[in-house]
Amino acid sequence: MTRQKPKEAALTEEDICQRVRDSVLEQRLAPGTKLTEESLCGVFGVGRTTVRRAFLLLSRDNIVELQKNKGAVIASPSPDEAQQVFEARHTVEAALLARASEAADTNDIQNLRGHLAQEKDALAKADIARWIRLTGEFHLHVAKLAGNTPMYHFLEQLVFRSSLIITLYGRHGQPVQSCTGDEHTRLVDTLERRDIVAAQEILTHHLNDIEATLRFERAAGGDDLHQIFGMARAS
Amino acid sequence: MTRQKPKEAALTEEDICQRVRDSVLEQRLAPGTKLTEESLCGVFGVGRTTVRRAFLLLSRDNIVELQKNKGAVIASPSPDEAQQVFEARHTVEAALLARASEAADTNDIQNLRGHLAQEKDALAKADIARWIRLTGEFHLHVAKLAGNTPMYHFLEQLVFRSSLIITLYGRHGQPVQSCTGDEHTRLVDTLERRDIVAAQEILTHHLNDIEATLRFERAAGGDDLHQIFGMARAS
DNA sequence: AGATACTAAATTGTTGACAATTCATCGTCA
DNA sequence: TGACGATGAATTGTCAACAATTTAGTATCT
Repeated sequence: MTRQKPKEAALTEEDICQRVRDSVLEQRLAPGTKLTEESLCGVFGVGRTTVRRAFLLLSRDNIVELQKNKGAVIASPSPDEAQQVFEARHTVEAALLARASEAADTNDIQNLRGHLAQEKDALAKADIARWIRLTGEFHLHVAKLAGNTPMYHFLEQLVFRSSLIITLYGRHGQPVQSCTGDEHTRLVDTLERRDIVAAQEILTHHLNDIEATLRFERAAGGDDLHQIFGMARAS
Repeated sequence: MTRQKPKEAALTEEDICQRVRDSVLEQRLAPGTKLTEESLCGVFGVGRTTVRRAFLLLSRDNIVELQKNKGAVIASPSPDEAQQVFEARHTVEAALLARASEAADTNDIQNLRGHLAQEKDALAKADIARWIRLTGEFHLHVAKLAGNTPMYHFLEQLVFRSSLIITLYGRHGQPVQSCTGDEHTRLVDTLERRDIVAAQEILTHHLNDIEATLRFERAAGGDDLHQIFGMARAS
């Protein structure tokens, strides 16, 4: 798509973080993926310094895990961490939602409906990667209306981690997020009516739905390839 | 105090962040203070690389502001940001408090009472810097009991920023935080009784008290030394 | 005096070489 | 075959020199 031309302005570490985050949100970067400095230097056409800074920032947001002398790996949240992330989302997102429903004007609602249309379009075209990203971004769009920057950034982190969690523990047969019932549309409706209680109820239900699709049984650390492929162990 | 010996194990960027954060919490580092790389290299006995990484992490937490080619400055939250920080504290800390009151066992309560004793001791000895730090850390101790790491770290950020805000906008005549009425003690009491509602009420009141001592009238950006010192401008 | 332009010092940003560590491959031996 | 160990390649960590930018100081002119 957007090909990298050699003589463009150099990408900053924020740009690289953004790219990585987007890839996580689209579930094109799976937990456990090793990110070497050299490969990212090549891909983005930047020096090692920049990549290194990006790694440091991403590790701060728990998107990559940074081990001394071992490099960067896309984080693999444990079941325990997953539970905590969703608990945090419940509280923070509920508060943001309350604020958003107070603050949202006609224009904001219209933008949200535009976003919903994009979601439907992506789903219709079976562009699953884009749809996954859009459903994640929907929550952030709503949150931004609340006008609380610290909480917004915090939720951002949580949404990215949620994406990792869903990739890890979501059942792949299911709709990747349970958003198919179009809870998003109903949420926008309640926002338009400024019905805070209903909005928070939908949100709680929505998040619980997502959590309900998770299955934590699989071995937490180190995939067992024999089990995954259903192969008996060579004795 | 703790003098730096030349042949000790090198400090990591996290150590430096911690030192800076502590200084902010003790209000020994005022907003607007310029931090040069060289000076911190000298103070901590580390290379420029490490200091640089620390700056990047601190800027991520909004403790320092990092301007291209201009270096690092202790952040000066605007009145608007201050309001958002306290709003975020209200929601996050209330949720953590609810969790903490469910989870706290006898041992936890005892540790908190120990902390209260330290606070009183520092106040009695007029060790204001230590007292300020302890009152800030109290909130974090309580929050840690909730067992939600993401929210805990988020609150940590908010507490540090609160310290900057109080330094900037707090009236210096007043008790630096309004914690003199010993709302902390009452909070521990309610935790022991697992009285979530009362605990949250005290918290809300406590945070409102702190906010109430803030005065945002002063010129937001760039101290006007003429005004501060009450000097007429030389015409 | 005040404003402007220029020079020098100080500070930050970047790059590349080198050191340290880890990882992979291969060989040896029981 | 499997375990152990050593060698070499690959990757990460560190440092110092160099480049770019900002800041401070000085001189000059109106």
